[in-house]
Amino acid sequence: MLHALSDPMRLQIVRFLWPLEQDEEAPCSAIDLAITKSTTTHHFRVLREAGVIRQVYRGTAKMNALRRGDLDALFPGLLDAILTADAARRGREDRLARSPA
Amino acid sequence: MLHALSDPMRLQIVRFLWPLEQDEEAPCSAIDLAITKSTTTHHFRVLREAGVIRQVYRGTAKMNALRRGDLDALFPGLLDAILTADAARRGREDRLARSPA
DNA sequence: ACGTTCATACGATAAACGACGTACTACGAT
DNA sequence: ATCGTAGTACGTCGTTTATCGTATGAACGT
Repeated sequence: MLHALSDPMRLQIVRFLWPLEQDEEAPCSAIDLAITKSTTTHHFRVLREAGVIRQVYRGTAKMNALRRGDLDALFPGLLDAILTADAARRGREDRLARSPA
Repeated sequence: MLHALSDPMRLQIVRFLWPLEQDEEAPCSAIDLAITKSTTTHHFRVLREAGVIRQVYRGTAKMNALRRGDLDALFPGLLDAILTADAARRGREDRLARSPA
């Protein structure tokens, strides 16, 4: 589980899925990752097998959603802490990259 | 950082260091890990390079301590959430292993 | 029926990782 | 001076991992 979230790409996926409302879903293709489709499939599979997301076929597309409830039951506060920390970290890096005077 | 904590051995080290008071320290050898000394060194190095622990030589022994302050500043609540979740997970597994009637 | 789109499956490959053993250094005790 | 102890450095080995390309399958639109 921690391993599943310790990859930048996967964390980006989770970050993308995070603001969705309960039972709201997004197809895999909604996220623009700098990797090929097959690698994307791989990461989604890792997340699914770690219990982080659930995937359902809706006609032609495969919809994804975070398993917020289950995650908060098993790992209370974890996902929240990780995403908060990641947002802060990226904030720092952005500030660094812009090299303020 | 997440990667550093996503290994069972390293998590065990952090779990061991966790209950220590501020500025209390423990030598590497205080933890009984089911791995050789060289592998132990490797894991301690990963933790140190990830900023999770700090290591100081005290005479002949190398003392270790969690960098609680820095970690809570950079990743508020993360370590807490991880250790809580891990404790719960291990609790579940123990209960499963004992196979209650 | 045909092509398009979305996602998976199946290699292949290069890098990273965990684990080991051995050799080495630094310190303290005898 | 010698030995033991604690930890590191380095090389190796097998496994896992992230990435890719290509081929495949399922559903929709024309």
